[in-house]
Amino acid sequence: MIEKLKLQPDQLERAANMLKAIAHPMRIAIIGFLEEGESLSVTQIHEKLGIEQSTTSHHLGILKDKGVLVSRRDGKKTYYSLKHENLKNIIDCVSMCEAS
Amino acid sequence: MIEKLKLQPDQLERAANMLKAIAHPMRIAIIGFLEEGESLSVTQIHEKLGIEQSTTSHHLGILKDKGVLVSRRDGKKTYYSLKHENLKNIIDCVSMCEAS
DNA sequence: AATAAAAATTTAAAAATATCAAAAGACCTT
DNA sequence: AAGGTCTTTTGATATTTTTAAATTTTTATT
Repeated sequence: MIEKLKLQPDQLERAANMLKAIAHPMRIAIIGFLEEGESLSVTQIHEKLGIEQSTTSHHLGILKDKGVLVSRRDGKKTYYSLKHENLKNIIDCVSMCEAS
Repeated sequence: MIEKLKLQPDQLERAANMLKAIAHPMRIAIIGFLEEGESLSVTQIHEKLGIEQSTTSHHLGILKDKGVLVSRRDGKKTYYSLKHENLKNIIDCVSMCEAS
């Protein structure tokens, strides 16, 4: 039995910020690319999305800043991956709901 | 074994729109109020949130328009409720993730 | 040190959102 | 049909977000 917890104003704010980070077509696509612990470089994502490198980096920065992704630098490249696997469930859940 | 489906551009767009609708502190709070098929009137929600009635109506309109809520008019009042129960999971999921 | 590759930042302009206050609509009761 | 209550819409303003281009930073290689 899980006790229903009322969210505090600052929790609402943070939850909204994380969702806002995800709520963008390109950023949803990015999350879709990052399967099971897989990580991709900025250039790889930029090419998959077909948008400017700087725009891609900007989107990745937002996702990282809001706790959706983590990054790891390896030489010249920066690899991004999901911080929480279950965030993919959000996409699936929304896809499911919007279909009906 | 579930086949991984790539989201089409228009699906990405709709998913983003639904998430964008949810991604606002007040609107997350609204979803939090609407337990298990429960429905609340605009005035009730407006009083719980402590924001302008017209602003409340505006937020509810966005949530309805994007398929998060449904409404039912009963006399002078309009009652709003969740369209999909599992949308609450999104909030729980995000709350969980942001905590770590 | 100079070059090259990859990523991040800055800048500027356009587009989208949020908010309150006021006006308009819808619905009941008398 | 008049008045009152509840809701939606509209108008105006302020803020935020998105995007591409240009610049800068970081790292490796020559």
